[in-house]
Amino acid sequence: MTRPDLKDAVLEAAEAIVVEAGAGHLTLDAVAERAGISKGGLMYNFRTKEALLDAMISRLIEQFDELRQKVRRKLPAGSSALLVEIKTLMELSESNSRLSCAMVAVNAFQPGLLKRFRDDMQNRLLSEIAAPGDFERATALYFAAFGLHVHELLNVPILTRKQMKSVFKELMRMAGEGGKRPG
Amino acid sequence: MTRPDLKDAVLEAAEAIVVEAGAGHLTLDAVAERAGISKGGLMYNFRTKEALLDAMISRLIEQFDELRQKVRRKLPAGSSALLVEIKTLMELSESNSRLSCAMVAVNAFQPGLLKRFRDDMQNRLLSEIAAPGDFERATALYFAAFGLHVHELLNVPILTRKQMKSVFKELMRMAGEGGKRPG
DNA sequence: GGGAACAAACCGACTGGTCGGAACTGAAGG
DNA sequence: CCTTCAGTTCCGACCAGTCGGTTTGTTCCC
Repeated sequence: MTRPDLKDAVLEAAEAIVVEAGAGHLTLDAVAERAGISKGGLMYNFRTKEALLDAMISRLIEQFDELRQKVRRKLPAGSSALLVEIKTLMELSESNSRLSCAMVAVNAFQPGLLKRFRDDMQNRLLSEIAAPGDFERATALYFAAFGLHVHELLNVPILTRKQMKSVFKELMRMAGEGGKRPG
Repeated sequence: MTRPDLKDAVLEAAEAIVVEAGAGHLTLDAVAERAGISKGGLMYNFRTKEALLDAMISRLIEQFDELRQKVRRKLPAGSSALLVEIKTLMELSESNSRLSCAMVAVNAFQPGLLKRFRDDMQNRLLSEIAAPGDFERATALYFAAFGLHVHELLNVPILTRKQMKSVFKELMRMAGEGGKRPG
């Protein structure tokens, strides 16, 4: 068997390159060097660049799911899916995770591979987060959290960590008011 | 002088490539072919790839500014900067403009070049949009519009055009309530 | 004829990917 | 216990093609 950590180490190396140099510089040679293995070793574990990109999205989806479940357990039972999603994005932003850069890397080289991720996102939004009677408001708040999270991918954030946190908290407050509409 | 339209044609070609194939496939050869000129001609107008990327951001900033001014004139006098910004992002999303893909292209190859764009964005947010007493709420709404707009850059939108429009309108409604806080 | 505007061939570095083999493992067989 | 052998994991040289960029025309206009 492959060293179990090796694939993860490779994926982390790939993420580091994207964050530090930009997705355009994500090359197999660079990944191999950064991960401390040879090109042959890299190609053995990921037969093509597409396979590497695909693994990056899988990692993104999986880790995101794990984090969401952890958040769900921490919040009071019965919390809305919207609240869970906002807090998950907040925690992801606060941890110095480079996870989300997989999105921009894959989008740069094989946009089609993002389909899985998109479908996942769309499905959750439409079937869990945006309640029929409150579609616009919930979707707006969801995208606010999304926008806050991804704007960091444009290297060097516009907001400080402190500001981001307080905006996220305001979002959660607004999400808490859901459903209490006049009428 | 260079044909005045040529530079614009080249920039549009670059945007088209980014949208259709991903930023990773934005190469000088591809741009030249798509723009219908030779590589020599391209290099005459943009001495390096960095110069091309830089021009893409300039174009983004300029056109964005123009649109914002047009929106400002259309809205009732005294409309908040937040409202103007949201509507500008909405119109940009509705026009089938590929403008914003400059952001992801530059981020892929020369992230440092995004500084100008970021500073611009940060400055406007902090000095015009987010009023001191309403920082969190205004910032949240701003990022909601931003998130809605950029999520399309991840190819194939999660929302339909119609859904996007109604969410944008809800955002504008929420922005209109600014300042009317209890107390 | 001389510069502006572009074309086209060309260059070395780098790209994704292949290939033969080295180093190690564990099971089989004597 | 030693040998053999197949399988796994990884190495590094190599290949053909592509990359950003340079050089050398060519055309057109003053």
